[in-house]
Amino acid sequence: MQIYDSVQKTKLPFEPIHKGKASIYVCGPTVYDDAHLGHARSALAFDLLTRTLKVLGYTVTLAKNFTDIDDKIIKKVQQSGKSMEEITSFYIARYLEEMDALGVQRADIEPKATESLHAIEAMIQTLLDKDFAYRISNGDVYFDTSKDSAYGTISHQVGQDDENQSRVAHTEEKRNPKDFALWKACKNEEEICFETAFSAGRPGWHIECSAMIEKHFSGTENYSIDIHGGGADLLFPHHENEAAQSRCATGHELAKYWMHNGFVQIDGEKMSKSLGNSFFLKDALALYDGEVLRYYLNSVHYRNDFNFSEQELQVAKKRLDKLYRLKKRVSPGTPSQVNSVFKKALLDAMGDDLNISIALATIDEMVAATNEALDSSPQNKALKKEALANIAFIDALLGFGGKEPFSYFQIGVDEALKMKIQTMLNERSEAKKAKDFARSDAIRDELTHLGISIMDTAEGTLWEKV
RNA sequence: GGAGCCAUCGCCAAGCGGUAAGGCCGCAGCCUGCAAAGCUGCUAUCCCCGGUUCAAAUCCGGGUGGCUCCUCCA
Repeated sequence: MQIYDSVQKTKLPFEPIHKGKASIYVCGPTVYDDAHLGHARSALAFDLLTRTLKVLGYTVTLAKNFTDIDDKIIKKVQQSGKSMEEITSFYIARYLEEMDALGVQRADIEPKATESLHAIEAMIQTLLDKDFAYRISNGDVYFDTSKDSAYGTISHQVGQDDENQSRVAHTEEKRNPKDFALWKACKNEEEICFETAFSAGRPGWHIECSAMIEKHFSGTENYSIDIHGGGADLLFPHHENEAAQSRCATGHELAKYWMHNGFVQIDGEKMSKSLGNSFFLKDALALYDGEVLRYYLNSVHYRNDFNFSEQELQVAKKRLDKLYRLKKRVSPGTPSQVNSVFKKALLDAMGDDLNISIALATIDEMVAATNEALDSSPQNKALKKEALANIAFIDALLGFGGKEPFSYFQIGVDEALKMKIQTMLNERSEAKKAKDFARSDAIRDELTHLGISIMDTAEGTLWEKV
């Protein structure tokens, strides 16, 4: 397995700190609002990573956090009159539901900031004791970036702050412009406040990830975990700061490999709430099947930016349809062995920093080759069984193609319509038998208007929802 | 102002020094009562200008264009 490490900016062979195991921590969402397609893409990218590692034989432990203490959540509490818990539990449940619809496997550990306060407090205390952090007059605790000689080595954004150009707001008592809050003391009007030895308040943004990782992973003398992942926007300052805290608190590096996914863009611009161009996952799922969205959002390499377009989504659906048509053609049956050449090609592709384009091309070629072979020997049972095994393998590795193929093409068609379609098909078949082609074609046109496309085969007429 | 990423067929997209994968669209065929589906065949020298090399889309230098980070952000 080769992984592109964003710190070293090169592909590296994956050599886990514990043989045969992979520990992964991915930055999850701040739960104050619905997830958008960008959250989906990140979740999907790391889902591909964990699935690939699992198929390659690694025992994977994946942690993905929920940030449930945050300024934006507090703001929402104040505006809505609801409790923080009500708000965060609502969005966490919604997030998980939507990710399920996309076929994202659940993380093994889903830590929350509110459940990690002891670990957070302990780490801040350690940093204070070791003199890597300082407390200012209002009770805030800051990390002193000047004490960490390795600060900047993660994001390579060491650059000495040009006072005039930096967009970072300078707090009077901060010793260095890049110092960041580990702990924010509560100013009286705030509702949430946790007692600690240094002050009553709440954690800064970066500390929770570091603390959770220490809490849940054993690590080694060199690293806490194997892979740390997240969106490209988190590289600086979030991951730089996480790395600094952990390094100074534990005496070793946080992660051996750092992976960052590219953005989902709309019209060539990053999708973000501040730009107001967000496409919420719930809206997308109302329009498109989760599996199609999954295929689409994963169809471009995770490190590239992804420009969302409905036309391309339709192209993705067509490609997925072809796989399911093959599955329909070889069903029902019991899968035999995955074709070894096919299996190797897929694993080689995904093992190369998740080269999904090669993987999808490999699948397209397998589908075409199988269809061709089936054209010349339609009754070849062994071929069909192998195809079923191949498709099951695709499902395990990439997370699509797992549905029953006839139902895949009937998503969104209710029972009444199914009955009607069957009646029309029966009538058409009678008309065809009687060589009344005008009538049979008229029925086909009617079905087309209903959004149903039909195909005559040796086994009878099949239909699909377009 | 600082730090990066990217630029390949009409569209999406691989390629990581050895002579351009795959998908969509289009065209021509096979199949079909006609279609649909499926299959076959056809369609690019890689933003521009220099350089390195026997050999470059791939490396180096300079342009041009787009995006991102330095503020919450997947």
